[in-house]
Amino acid sequence: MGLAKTEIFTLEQNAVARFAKALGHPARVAILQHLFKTNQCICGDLVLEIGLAQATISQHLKALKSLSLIQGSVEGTTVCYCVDFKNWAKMKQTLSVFFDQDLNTPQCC
Amino acid sequence: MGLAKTEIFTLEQNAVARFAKALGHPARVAILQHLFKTNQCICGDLVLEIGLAQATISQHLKALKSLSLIQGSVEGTTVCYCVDFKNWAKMKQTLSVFFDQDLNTPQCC
DNA sequence: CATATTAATCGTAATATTGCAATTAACTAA
DNA sequence: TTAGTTAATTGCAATATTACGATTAATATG
Repeated sequence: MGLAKTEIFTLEQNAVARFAKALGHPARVAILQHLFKTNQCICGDLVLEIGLAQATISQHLKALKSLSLIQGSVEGTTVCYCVDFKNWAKMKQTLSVFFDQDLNTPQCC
Repeated sequence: MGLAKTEIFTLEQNAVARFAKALGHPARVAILQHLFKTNQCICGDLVLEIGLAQATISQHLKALKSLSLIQGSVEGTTVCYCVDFKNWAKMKQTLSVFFDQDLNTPQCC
């Protein structure tokens, strides 16, 4: 099917999965890392930096934007991208809560 | 293509993406959460708990096992699954390092 | 205006993912 | 041995993802 049955999972499970999926491609990880380093940059910089076609980078940017992990503001013919720290923090929080559920689980097997 | 060009990314970027991808489906998140709650369980429990077909659960278990996030030990006709805390910790560490790269980035745009 | 630049979108191809029914393999119990 | 149980695997269909060339839309510059 290729389609996840989201309706049988909790909101938390879906949220964790949605955020994790956004980080599930090295190009999107690289985009975020570059934004951390440079604070902001235009799309063309990412194309040069990462080495994928412009259309491909644009597609990855769209994926990150759709989760509001980044935001882009048009400035003339360029678009300036930067991390949306409000939602970035929300993502870290969501994943942290999930990660910390392991706390009282003893080793086994 | 459907195939990520892993060779143009750093080891860290690929590692982050690989781990994140494993958490990128709510069924796998649910499996891990159930293992945290119960410490260990057999495959059939997960099928009942989650409500996907046995073949589908088995497939998700395989994905988690391939990253060593869980391990399964055969016990008679059943297979007992539990979290592999060594690699689970490694995953948390890898993602933490990535997350903390935001530290000195000022807000912009 | 015409031209150049930038980035989004479209179209397409290749591959991956998700899901399930059916089958198989391994073991248990009668 | 035979029948039953459990979980992995196989085969298949539907959808998603990744990647890129080509085009388009928007803006800037001559």
